[in-house]
Amino acid sequence: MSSEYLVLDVETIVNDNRFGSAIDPRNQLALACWKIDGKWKAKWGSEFEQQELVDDIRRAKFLVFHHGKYEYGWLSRIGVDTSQLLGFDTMLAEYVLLGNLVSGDTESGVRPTSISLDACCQRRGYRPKDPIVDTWMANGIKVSEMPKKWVLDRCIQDVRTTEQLFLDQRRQLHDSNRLGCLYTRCILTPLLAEIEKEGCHLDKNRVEEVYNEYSDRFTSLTKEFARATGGINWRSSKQVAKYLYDDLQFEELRDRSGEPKRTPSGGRQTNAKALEKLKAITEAQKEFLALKKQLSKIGSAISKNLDYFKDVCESHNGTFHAEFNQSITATHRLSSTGIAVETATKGSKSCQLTNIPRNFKRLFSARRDGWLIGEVDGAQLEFRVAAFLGNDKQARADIADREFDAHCVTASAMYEVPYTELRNAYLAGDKVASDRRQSAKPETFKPLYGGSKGTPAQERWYEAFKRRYPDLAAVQLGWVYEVLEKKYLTTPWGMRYYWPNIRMASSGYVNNASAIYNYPIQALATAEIIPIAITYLWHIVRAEGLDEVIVPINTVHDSLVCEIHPDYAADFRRIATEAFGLCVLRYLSVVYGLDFDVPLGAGIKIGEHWSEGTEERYECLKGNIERVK
DNA sequence: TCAAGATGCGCG
DNA sequence: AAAGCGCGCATCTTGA
Repeated sequence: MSSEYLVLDVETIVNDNRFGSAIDPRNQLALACWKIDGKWKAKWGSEFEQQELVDDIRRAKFLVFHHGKYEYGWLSRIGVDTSQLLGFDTMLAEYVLLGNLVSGDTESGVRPTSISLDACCQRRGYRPKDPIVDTWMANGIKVSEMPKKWVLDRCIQDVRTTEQLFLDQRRQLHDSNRLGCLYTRCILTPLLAEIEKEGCHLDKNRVEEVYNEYSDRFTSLTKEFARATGGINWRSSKQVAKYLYDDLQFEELRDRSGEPKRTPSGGRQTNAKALEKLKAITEAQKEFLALKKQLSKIGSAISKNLDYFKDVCESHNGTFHAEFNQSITATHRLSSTGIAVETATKGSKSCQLTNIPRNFKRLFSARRDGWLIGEVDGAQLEFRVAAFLGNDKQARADIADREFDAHCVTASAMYEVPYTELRNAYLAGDKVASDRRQSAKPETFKPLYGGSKGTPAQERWYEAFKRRYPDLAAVQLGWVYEVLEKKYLTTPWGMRYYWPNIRMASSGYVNNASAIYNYPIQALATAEIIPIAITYLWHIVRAEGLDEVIVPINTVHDSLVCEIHPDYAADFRRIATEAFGLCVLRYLSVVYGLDFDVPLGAGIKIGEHWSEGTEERYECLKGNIERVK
């Protein structure tokens, strides 16, 4: 709430055909404009000529900027320790104020809300950006090719409107008890900027090996598929549907009323899940399903990852970069966008960091010779958060019971076998029990977020889930009633999520119910707790002077991945468990007033490649951290 | 030829 | 009548 802030905006010479992020060494800092103590300052110059800015930043209590990850990136390149800089990001403030409304609502046709500086200001009736400079920038004209005065005026104008916007947002967030949420978003930002700069590194030998294996497989599968089908394009859902349902005469899947299940716009389904359920009788039918399944898997692995990975290894020293988007998702977790690279033969390709196939994590190694990859993740995080939010006795008991096996509970309901019988058989290596547990896995958490329809076996489990966790079910239903009444939900930590078009049908069905069941749980787990945990981890590492030996390189919803010097693996374990346990509890208590009284767990893997090495599990309970065997 | 829409599939 | 949630990227289809 202090008035000792510094408002900052920078302009850059963009040489990456994108937005001039500090990640790309070809981009250059061109101009910084800032305001401190009511004084306006501007400095033309590169990252080596910004001493006055650095000095002023040191005097300020916090920074104000729009999309501060950009400025953090440049400040880091200037040489500033960005972990010591607190920011108020007006883009994130607008994001918090909008809650989930930022992404719009396709069902009711609500368009996404822009949170660009210009859009934020226009909504409030402030002066808009200069349209000419804006058009130039949007079309790749470099600021070094524009009249200096025009660029300067624009930069100063941005500082002015950013401050205006900040003051308005700060009041709104304060009055609605959401400053804490903004704080959580803002303290994560400099870490994200560091991760983006670091990049991810691939093991050339392993990539080559897997690439060759997949290519060979792909070549032979493509041939077989062409022979079997007479040459349809397996990637075309239209051609596949025609072949499946017209030529091979498969029966379409039907719902209970006998209507065929179709894609949203009425096409016949060809996705893996639907194909899995089709009943193949003839040899031709069986062969087609088997071929299509393998071809889709291999084909997508090649076109979405391996082509790109191979090029990264051959032409970019095995390192590639992606960005984190901090203001895209409805629940406020992160998303990621790959930075496209022109490959030698496959055109422009990119890879984001949150959906890398689990099988390919083993292709990632440390960029630094001889270093290790360490990963820490929040154990059963969403379920534990659900137990906390639902204050559910049974869920708490299940979490406390270290022998508890959720998937066996699912299988027990689906296959009508007593839990202990199934579990013992599974532990004894019984094939049937193991298969049942495996096939039950995807169903385990579906009812947590309102899943209710399916086969009789599935529906038996969904009902059993509701009976097993009645307190949670009641709390979730309470959320739905709250939204029906107020059109928005206020979470226990202050975040608000909005459903302006919620309605209840005469049947009692509520259109947004499953989203309402999900948001608080997904959000507390992956938009609050994990950001808090990884921010703490980063700060402890720096406070202990270990930032040269423990380097974050990725984060995926419930985890953080670091490169680690082999002598510091034990430090990583110690710091990670503390950050994911005690630090989170303390922060939730101090910033949000939440007494999070369900144990938090962390799983840690360290190895020469990502996701390799045996996992060590830790539990944090009542102020203690304990290693779990 | 291009952009937008549709579909499928990877992750947590 | 039916109904887990949240994303981004590659490819094909469609329509101008």
